[in-house]
Amino acid sequence: MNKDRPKTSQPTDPLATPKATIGRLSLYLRHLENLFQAGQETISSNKLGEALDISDAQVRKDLGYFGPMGHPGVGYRIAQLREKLRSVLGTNRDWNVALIGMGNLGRALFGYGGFHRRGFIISALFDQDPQVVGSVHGNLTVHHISELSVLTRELGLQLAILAVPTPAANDVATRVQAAGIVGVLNFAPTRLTVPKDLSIVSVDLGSELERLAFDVNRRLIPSDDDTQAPPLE
Amino acid sequence: MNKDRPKTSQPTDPLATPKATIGRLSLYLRHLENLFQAGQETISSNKLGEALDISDAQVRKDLGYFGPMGHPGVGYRIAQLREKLRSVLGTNRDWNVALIGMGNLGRALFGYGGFHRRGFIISALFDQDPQVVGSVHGNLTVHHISELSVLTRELGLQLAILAVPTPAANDVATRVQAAGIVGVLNFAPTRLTVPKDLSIVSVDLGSELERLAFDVNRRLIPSDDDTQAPPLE
DNA sequence: TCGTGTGAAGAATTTCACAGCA
DNA sequence: TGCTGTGAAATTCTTCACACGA
Repeated sequence: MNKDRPKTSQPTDPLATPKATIGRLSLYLRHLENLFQAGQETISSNKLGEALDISDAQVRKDLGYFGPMGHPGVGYRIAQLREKLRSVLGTNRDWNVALIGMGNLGRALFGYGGFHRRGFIISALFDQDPQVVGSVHGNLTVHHISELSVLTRELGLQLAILAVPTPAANDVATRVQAAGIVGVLNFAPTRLTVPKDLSIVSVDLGSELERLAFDVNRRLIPSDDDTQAPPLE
Repeated sequence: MNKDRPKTSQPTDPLATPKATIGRLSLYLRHLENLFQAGQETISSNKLGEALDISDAQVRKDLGYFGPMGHPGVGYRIAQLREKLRSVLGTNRDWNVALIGMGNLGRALFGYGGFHRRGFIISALFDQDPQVVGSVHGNLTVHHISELSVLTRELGLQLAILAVPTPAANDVATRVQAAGIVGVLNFAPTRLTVPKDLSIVSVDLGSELERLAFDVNRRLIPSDDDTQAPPLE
């Protein structure tokens, strides 16, 4: 699909934004928020890239996907660019988020301030376990998962954070989708195979540590073969 | 650097493994562990890819970087491939991990079983706050950060999980590096700029939610311009 | 026949380099 | 002069397609 699109040089087509770029938009925004707080007015692609370890050309390409944002000879106006990125990423408004699974990870995520700060409001808590249902965290009470549909409608829940045990993840994802939630942040180390339209982003903390271990191994052990890693105990 | 390497077709050069491949190795291993538990003996690149939503050619390319692992007409021997990937990723042995920062996130990560299961043993806890130092979690007592060097040596700590407030992250990373720890999993939403050799993997939970919001936005709002997102409320 | 390993083609992403605006 | 926007080149990653081993 997407044959030869004529080079009608639309300011740009957000639908064509490379996946790799999307991952960097958050980084740009994160840094811009800092600069904005600090009262700085403009920044060049060069400086912005320097702070994030990204080339200046890359920064310009990335930002260019959303129309001409920069001002030649000046750089990017921070307030304006921040607004644009917030709108692109959807953080210019609040999202109502369901947190599902109140085990260790779930409770921690509830306490983690980073979500709220970026416009993701945890508005309802759910768990499968009758022992846990009814317990109170902050100003919220844990509901049983069977109430998901009703509360999704009532509270206008749009996203869900899945912090449930791996074997339950797929089932819960299906319920979530059926309830009308449109996106899921999944912490279970398994691939979710869900009926239809549901945006999924998965975070596997174990995998991240493995990536780190791989990196360390490669850096510290310049062995060039398939031998075991040295003891190192 | 790395000019034109002659095509001496070494079985493969682990140093040349594409970054993208590395991210998939954990996925392969994760699925192989399941199959291994289930007692399955072999699997084809086709089946393995199907389970993970990766093309069969991609699977073969990825696995090929570590020498010929497959058996034509048979597939990959699960036990053998699992062993190889564990060795490549460094999970064929245990790692001693320091958990630094015992706030909400830190406490949760401590309770999260996924690390231990994959060979990452949390062996020491640290915090900056004197109020927190001395408190006990499981069979571990929280130490003050100033004891990092000593304990790193004593306990053979190799990796650290950073769950500290953003403003402290860089300072802590520097201490970690000075103590002799070689890799860090960073949860603070900031880029760590550390003196020298230290492997860093960062996870920004807020960014992941932003990625999700972007995805939902794009899927649900086929608007083609820079207009505000609709209310949707 | 089934299924790997792998050059070669193709697609995606990044870097280069420079015209042009403020 | 400073700095963006952007084609074109370079690089990296993925898919294709097929020879060959079990």
